[in-house]
Amino acid sequence: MRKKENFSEWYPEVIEKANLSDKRYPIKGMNVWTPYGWKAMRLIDRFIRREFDATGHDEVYFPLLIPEDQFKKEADHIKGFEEWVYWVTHAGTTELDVRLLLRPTSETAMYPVFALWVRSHADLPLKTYQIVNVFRYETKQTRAFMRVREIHFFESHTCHDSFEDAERQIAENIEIIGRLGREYCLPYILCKRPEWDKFAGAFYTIGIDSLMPTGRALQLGSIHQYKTNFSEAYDITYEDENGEHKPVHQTTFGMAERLLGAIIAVHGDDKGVLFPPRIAPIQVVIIPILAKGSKTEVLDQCSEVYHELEDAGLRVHLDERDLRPGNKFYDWEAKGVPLRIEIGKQDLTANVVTVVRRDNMAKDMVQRKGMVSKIKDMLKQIQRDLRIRSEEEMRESIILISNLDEVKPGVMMMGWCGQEDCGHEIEDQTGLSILGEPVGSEEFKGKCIVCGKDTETPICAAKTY
RNA sequence: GGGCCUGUAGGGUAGCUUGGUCAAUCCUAGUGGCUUUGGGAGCCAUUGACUCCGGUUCAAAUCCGGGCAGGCCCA
Repeated sequence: MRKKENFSEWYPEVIEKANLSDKRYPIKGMNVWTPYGWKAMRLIDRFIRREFDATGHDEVYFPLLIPEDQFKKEADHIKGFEEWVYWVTHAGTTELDVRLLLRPTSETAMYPVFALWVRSHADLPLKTYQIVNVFRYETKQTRAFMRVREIHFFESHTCHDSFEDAERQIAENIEIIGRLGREYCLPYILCKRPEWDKFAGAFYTIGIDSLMPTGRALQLGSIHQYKTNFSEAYDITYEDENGEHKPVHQTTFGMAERLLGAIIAVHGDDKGVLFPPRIAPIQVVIIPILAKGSKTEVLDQCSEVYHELEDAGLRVHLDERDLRPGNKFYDWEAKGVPLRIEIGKQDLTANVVTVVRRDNMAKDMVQRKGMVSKIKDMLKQIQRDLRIRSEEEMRESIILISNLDEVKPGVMMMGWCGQEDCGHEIEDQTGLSILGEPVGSEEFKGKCIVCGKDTETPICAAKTY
């Protein structure tokens, strides 16, 4: 398994070895969530729920099916999605009068209901989110967690009484992704997408892009300012203090299981997957090293250690399978468990446990007394090390260029005059996609890399997945 | 969107050019047993496959046509 040499073989291979997904389901782009993969995803979701709950969002769950007429109210939105939609046309043998579609995203499911929920300024802001499956008929090559047809999707939808309040929501979303990035050890950049690449129906779109080991960008999610584009189509209005009826301003924030795909891609190595401790389904695995004559004592000790760690709130597993220890080592390394504890006769004698870090294979003898807090510290240290290392990798791969010949793998930053023609020229000439203008970037003075006109707008561009 | 390629056990593969020697190779996983002085993958046995439909032929994994599924490259 050589990650650096051949990522496109390495990636599906480590997923299979770690048993995170079963791709044998006979529909392209629809894979089975295995118990281990689903645990990881739920841990990822848990942080999302925590963040959005803490910022005053309410979790909701809207229906999967959307009537055709309801879908077709916002023209740009339909245009953006019509090639991607799965249709339900029959009920049993009867053809439906109004066809139903599987949500490719939930704007058109939610907004007619939002129109009922929002009546006065006192109902605003309305802040909701849901974690559901959405369906998109993907024609390109699919890949577990990265490009699928049934997407495990997070989406927040908010309504506000003004553009400014919606902008505040977007600022809050940017803070949220900042905190999530730390939990997931996932570095990213935020870019305001160019006009031709914004979300169907949006006023503007901010893409959240991470970088894969191949130097290609992977979009982890996106934040959208809708202004009143949808509320006018769906008649979501409120009565202000003066009795006037106005359309609400809306935002959304979307993310998916790509987060998991990115974590696998960024942190995995030639041994397999490597989970950051905060989202590792198993944080510590205990492997008994048995020898004749000491079997019972060793197992007793393992069980004691197991319970101590579990009581301390850690996700811990005791591997009692009848296999050689080495065999188990390989297995749990492939599954990405960040810490391994080995307990054998020697450890009992010395009153220690042997602890090995998955990320750097460093081996430590940890005193049995005070073990729990030491293990916790080690997990924190791994979390920090993974985060810092990946952030450095990301930073180093962002390169400022002033000529299109200088393009390398990674994120290229350059000046752009803002003309669409020049933008397309960049994309056509280099094969890169423009990610957009970095959000909150420092002052920039330079020249458009195509036409040479002075500009204060830098843009990022990269090959993408 | 355009082009090229490929479908062989649960996963990964050899064989296909030149049809017969294929009762189909190897690795891995599975099962059963044995072993163990178990600190980095013990030993033996064993289960298990030619994508589907049609055609050519004495004979098809191998050649031809089509369906379905999948992959790669370019835009």
